[in-house]
Amino acid sequence: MSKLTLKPLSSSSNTSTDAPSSDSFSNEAISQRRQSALLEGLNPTQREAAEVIHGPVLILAGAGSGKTRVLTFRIAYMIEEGIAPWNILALTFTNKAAGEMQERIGKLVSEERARKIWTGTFHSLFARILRREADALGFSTSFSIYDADDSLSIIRAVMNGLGISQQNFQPTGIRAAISSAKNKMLSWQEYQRNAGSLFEKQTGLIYQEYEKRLQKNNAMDFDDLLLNMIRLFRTKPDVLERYQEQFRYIMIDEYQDTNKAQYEVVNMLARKYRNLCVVGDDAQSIYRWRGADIRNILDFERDYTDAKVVRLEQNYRSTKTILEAANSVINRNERQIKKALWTGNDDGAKIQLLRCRDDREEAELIVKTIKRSTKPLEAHAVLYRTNAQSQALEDALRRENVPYLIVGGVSFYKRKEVKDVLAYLRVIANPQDDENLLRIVNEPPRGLGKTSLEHLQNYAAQRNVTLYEAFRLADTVDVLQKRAQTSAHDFWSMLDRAKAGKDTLRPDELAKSLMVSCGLLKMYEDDGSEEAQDRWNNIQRVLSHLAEYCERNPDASLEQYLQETALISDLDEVKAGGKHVTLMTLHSAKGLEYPVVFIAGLERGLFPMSKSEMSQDEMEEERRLFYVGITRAEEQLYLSHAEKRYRFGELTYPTPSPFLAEIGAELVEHGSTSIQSRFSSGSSVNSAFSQLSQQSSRRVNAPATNNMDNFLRSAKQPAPKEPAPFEDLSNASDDYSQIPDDERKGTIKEGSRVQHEIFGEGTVVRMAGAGESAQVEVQFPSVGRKKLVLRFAKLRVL
DNA sequence: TTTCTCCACTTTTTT
DNA sequence: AGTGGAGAAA
Repeated sequence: MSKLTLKPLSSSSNTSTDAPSSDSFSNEAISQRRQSALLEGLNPTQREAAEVIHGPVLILAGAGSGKTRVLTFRIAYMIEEGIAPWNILALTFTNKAAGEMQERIGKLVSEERARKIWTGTFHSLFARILRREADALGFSTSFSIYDADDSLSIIRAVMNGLGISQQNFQPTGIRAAISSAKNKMLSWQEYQRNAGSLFEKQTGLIYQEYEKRLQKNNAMDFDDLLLNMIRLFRTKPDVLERYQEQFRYIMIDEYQDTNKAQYEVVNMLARKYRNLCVVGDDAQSIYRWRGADIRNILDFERDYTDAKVVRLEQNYRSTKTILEAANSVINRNERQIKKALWTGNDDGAKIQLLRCRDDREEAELIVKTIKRSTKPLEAHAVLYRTNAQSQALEDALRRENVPYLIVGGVSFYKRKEVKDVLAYLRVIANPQDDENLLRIVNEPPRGLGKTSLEHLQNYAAQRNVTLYEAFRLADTVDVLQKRAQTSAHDFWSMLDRAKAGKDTLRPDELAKSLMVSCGLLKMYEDDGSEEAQDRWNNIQRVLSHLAEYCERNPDASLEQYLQETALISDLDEVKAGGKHVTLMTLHSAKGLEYPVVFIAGLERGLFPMSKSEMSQDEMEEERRLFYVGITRAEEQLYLSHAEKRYRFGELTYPTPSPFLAEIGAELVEHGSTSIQSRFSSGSSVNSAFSQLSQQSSRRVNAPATNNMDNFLRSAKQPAPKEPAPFEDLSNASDDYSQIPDDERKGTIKEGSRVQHEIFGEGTVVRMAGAGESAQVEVQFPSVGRKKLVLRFAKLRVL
């Protein structure tokens, strides 16, 4: 929420210079007066951006400059002006942003009218349109949408078919190459023509086969949702014209993160009426890696020479301190549109630097700080570079009983059992979908192994029928064993019975009965393990989610539900007003703001994330990401880094992020870390900070020359290349102080006899990992072999 | 043919 | 550290 407040309406008559002087009560005058009232709360520049609703407009909106506010007021203003809501198209970056915008507009005009505006992401909106126009493209309306995982498994299958080794060419790399080609609107033919290296040649072949596969499955991947729109508009001018008429006013948020294909569609749609308004900030472009083309925003003025350009440079969100830090960071980037972002807000508190011994302490410190905070829980957000970092934070929050919400991350929809349920439903909706059919054949196991499936696939290929059809005719496939024939046919008739109910049953009823008849629920029931229980629960969650959906949308079809779930990233979308801390990646934080923000893991290699070599461009993108993170904060910003961190299950000793040195030392002070309290000398925090931020390559064994060196040195852990297993067990964390000395001192190795509190005596069979995550496998006579985390197991060496 | 075990890969970020 | 795939054993 912007902190900008609306002035009271009553003041409108004497303060607004644009107020109509007429006393007439004609419709026009009334509506004009209401408009000025509507736009009253905007500053002159914002107002300009909102008022110019005809012709091309480029809004360069700095972070926190009230961009969303301008957009919502602009649309509300349009509606007040008499523009039909259904002629307005507003494309946002996430579904959530779209929903919020619609809600806010609803409060300004009426909910009823706001609902008629076309809002959504490029992908969700285009999926809707393509569903309607599928025929024209040779798809059926029930086409499936494949996510990145689905794509990957097809690519694997295709590579197997072509005999391309997955060792030499990583499927994920191929997928990225294909996706990037699609984002540049290169067909497989064009790609093959341009292919130079062996990798590109192979990718070209896979691309071709991949496309064939999707077509055959009546499926589109995420990129196709854009590409097929372009194809549709290019081949059917009448369809294009229909949508040009439909979307006479187009607005695009986060324009800096659009790619070439999106740019193309937008230009096609806007060509006729030219009422195109794009909003963006080149400094916040953080999706170049997935094809976003910064040129789209840089070239807008060239493409639309008559474009009105508005710069929003006043920041209403953050304190002077935070904004200054953000500016000093982003100014290190060479490639950017120079902007002068300023704020009238107070200086505010200094930025706190939290220096921690390890990731666990980092998490604890953050949680403690949140608990001490006078602000409500929901005022806090913790941001990090990689999803993996949420684990430690989550643990700490749970230990301290602090409610939290993780945005994104390991999405509910990515869970195996959830994907299985959706796969069943997709096959019912789209029987051509071989991919999803194969996914569910042996879930639960139906005695149809690799060989049987190969026979069926061959049969389908020879007769040029779908795999689904091959299952139906399984009895006539002589190469199949009798048992496999029956099994395959039974499987088919089970699915077909469900399919027959598609038009009579409500989608949720259909799903429920299908889950019973397919045996998936029973499989997890019979298993009885805790994990199976979880999975069973998750299936129930999907079913009740679907039931809820049907309640809300009584006329919705199964296809509609599947389409929406394919494009939603998380079932537990951020619910506004929840009483919880929010955790998310820096990428998902884009567009959000919080009074208190933590950015965790400011370490070289993690943030900025670096692979072997990093180009200037990549570095600048990381820096923009840091800029985005800083500017999420309204009042207080905490930056933290740890000196030990587990990555890939291994202990690493990272140095502080070079980004820290890019913030003026006078803006920062040390938060109370355990390190500081232990070594609190009279040292100046600022010099400590600047020393630290030089990410000194100083060796640990360098001679201490002064107090400062002492300070830095004693806080550092020795950084052996390969920490000996279990070696630092005794000093890894204060928690060990709870364990009596005699219990942890003894050296555990393979073959050791150990005593466990519950399991009794046993023999160590195997050991793995180091430090806190060290594990032992112990053979107990009573309960058999157990894998234990050494840290928790409280083993006594005998 | 299935199931188990081990191995390799993953983690950058997302519609 | 966890997951998914490939290969070997039952």
